[in-house]
Amino acid sequence: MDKVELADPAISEEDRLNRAFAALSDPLRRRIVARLAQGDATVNELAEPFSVTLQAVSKHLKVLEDAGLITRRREAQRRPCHLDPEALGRLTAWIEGYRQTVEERYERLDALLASQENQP
Amino acid sequence: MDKVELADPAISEEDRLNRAFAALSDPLRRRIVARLAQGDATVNELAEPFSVTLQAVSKHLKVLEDAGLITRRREAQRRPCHLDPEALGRLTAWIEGYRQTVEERYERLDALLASQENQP
DNA sequence: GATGTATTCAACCTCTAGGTTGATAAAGCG
DNA sequence: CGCTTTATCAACCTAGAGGTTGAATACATC
Repeated sequence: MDKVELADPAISEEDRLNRAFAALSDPLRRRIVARLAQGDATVNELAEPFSVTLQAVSKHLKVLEDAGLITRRREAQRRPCHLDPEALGRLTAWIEGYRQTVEERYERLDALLASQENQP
Repeated sequence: MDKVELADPAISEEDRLNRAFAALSDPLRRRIVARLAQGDATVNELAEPFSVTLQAVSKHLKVLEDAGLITRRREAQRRPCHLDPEALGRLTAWIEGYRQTVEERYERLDALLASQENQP
């Protein structure tokens, strides 16, 4: 049987959300995400615009990777990073689910108020 | 001149994102958000399902409030919490901006590859 | 095989997040 | 007014985040 390389099943959906939201709570990591949206980049390229050490950026990338937001391939000595849009999609799905629930409650409330105006 | 009660302008958009994503990175706070999507609730009501102290929940609510995700009104001794769907919307807007950038890059790449197949 | 380049590992430091307990504040109620 | 309910404040503890420096690994090149 092959070794499973994809998404560790021992990591729950809850953990994935924990890590992904935590990953995006750091401004440097958000800037990294913004950069990666433009296209893949190596650790050095990602570190260049910032005034922190390469090691710090390397740690940030590990956080993003553990959160499932980025993947990395090997290319000689380089480890180019790739932003996974599906992971971002899962986050918006979580948020939007609740946002829409609230919006729908508002609509139902509006409808109720409107119907009561007709029969005072 | 009236005292400004709404969104402290000293808090940058960056800070707002920091706090909002950090707020959602905690599983208990996400469950609180899920509960509030169903309707407003007091601190006691929110704390009831969980095995932590009331004080802990009170702290969590402060985090959510400082992140702008919830607002609170006064009702006798109670402080009912209200989930702000617009705050959630700002988060999805941030995420979706980058997710769509990536998706569009894919589409352009697909188009390029398709056009190259026609002229080998 | 020695050297250079890209990245990570390891040890360490400091600050904060999330939890606890105990005391305090504010508003209704007998 | 004293008592109860609801919620917060204050002090404390522990684990982890995010940063640093210095050493180690992995591949490419000379």
